[in-house]
Amino acid sequence: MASARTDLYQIKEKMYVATDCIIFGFDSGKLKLLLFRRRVEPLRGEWSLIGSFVRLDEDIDVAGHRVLKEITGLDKVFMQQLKTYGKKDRDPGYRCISVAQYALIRIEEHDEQLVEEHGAHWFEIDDLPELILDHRQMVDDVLAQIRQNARYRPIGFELLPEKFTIPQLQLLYEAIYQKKLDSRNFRKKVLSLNVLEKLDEKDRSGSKRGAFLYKFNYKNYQQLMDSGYNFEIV
Amino acid sequence: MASARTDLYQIKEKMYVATDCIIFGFDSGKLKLLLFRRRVEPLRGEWSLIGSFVRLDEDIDVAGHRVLKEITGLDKVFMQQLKTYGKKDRDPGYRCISVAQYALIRIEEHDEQLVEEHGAHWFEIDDLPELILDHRQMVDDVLAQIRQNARYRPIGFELLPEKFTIPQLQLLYEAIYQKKLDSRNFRKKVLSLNVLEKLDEKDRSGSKRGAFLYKFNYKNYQQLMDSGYNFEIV
DNA sequence: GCAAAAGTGTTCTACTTACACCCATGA
DNA sequence: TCATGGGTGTAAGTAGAACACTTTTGC
Repeated sequence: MASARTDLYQIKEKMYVATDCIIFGFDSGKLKLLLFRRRVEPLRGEWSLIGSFVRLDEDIDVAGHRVLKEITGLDKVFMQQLKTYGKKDRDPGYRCISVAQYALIRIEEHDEQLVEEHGAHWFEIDDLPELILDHRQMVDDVLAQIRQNARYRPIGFELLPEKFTIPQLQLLYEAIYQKKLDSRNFRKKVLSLNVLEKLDEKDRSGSKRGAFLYKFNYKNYQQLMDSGYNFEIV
Repeated sequence: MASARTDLYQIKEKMYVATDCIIFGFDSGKLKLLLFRRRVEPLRGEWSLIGSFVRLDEDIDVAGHRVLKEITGLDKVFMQQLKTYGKKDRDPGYRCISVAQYALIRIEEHDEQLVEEHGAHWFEIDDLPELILDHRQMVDDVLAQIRQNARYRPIGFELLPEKFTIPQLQLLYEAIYQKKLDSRNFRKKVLSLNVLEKLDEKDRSGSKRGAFLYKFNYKNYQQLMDSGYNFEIV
């Protein structure tokens, strides 16, 4: 008995491990994803998430950051593991599992030229092209997870510039949840959390009157979380 | 430029992919984990989660179910992916990533003899031995995730017998959240969700008077979820 | 008759929701 | 002066939290 089991456990077979990055940006009131045309066979030329094989001497999350840096020029972005896709026949040809990770970037900070060089484009989330393999599934899964998480974690702030206005923040949440929010209630709610710092500057790009800029206060947020508070925005 | 990137992307190196199963049970009012003494070198004899290499012709989730079946004799258990652990040096000797999955089983249904044969034991979650590698991290992560998820998904029911009483359900939630709940409020809340079906039988194992048994109604639960309701128990 | 767990309702509070008008500014 | 988006307060409704006693039954 035990030896049968031990045998089974000892079947060691190696496989390829890839990571696919689901890169989010927020621009002109729209939530967007960065996709590119695959450069290698098979399926060359098809739209795809941006991925890479994970190297033997590389942590998986490091691989994700490497990909991100190569494509966007950005370091130190917010990135989180979504899920690992490991159906045996998900990739035609050879066995390859993929650890999907998602990144939230400040779209105005990325290197547009680099993105172009790689044949990558931003797509609005409700207008995506067909994607290869199980990438569409990954996108559906990440949207579900973000909608779930954004309620309780302030991940939205990662997508905005360092300084942002309340109307911008509201637009972002509206884009994530795909519904209109009441501006009075929204403002009341986010301000009551005490994680926003009002600045003396205004942003006048959205209106003549201008809206006050705010910064996210990570320290207060950490305190709020440590206190066990059930942060909920939407 | 582009060719440099293409080169980098094409570095294909294979690695071992394992899965570790975090197996939960609920017994005598305590939340428990199934651990076993590792049978292979290195670290033979140390306490460990139960895992296996994923085979080339096997889906990752199938590998998890295989492990579970081998150890507990159970099929068709609730199992969900937690996270993939992929630090390059997490496993001494060779590069091996691990996809952690957690399972919730009805402890009274498992095959005790099989468990014993494999040198496995149930431990209360607040009294775990030292674990190998990053398994302690996995356990901490899974507890955080379960506490998060159990608020909105009825995963608790997977740990109870098919027929259970409200006091049993409450004990389970108290074990998950490690705090006392008010029985009047708890009962009111779970019954108001309309996902429990009251049976005509009583369970008298817990008291002389006996408590009515209930069944979980998956259909109503599905409806509740589809309606977008924000299920929250604790 | 008593010990031990099951079962039940009400009040208070806090949060969410709904809702409409004035303000500041540039053109 | 007017068009545009920014900013504000209040009242009603709803859900959560706090709280203590009665019921059933085996021993």
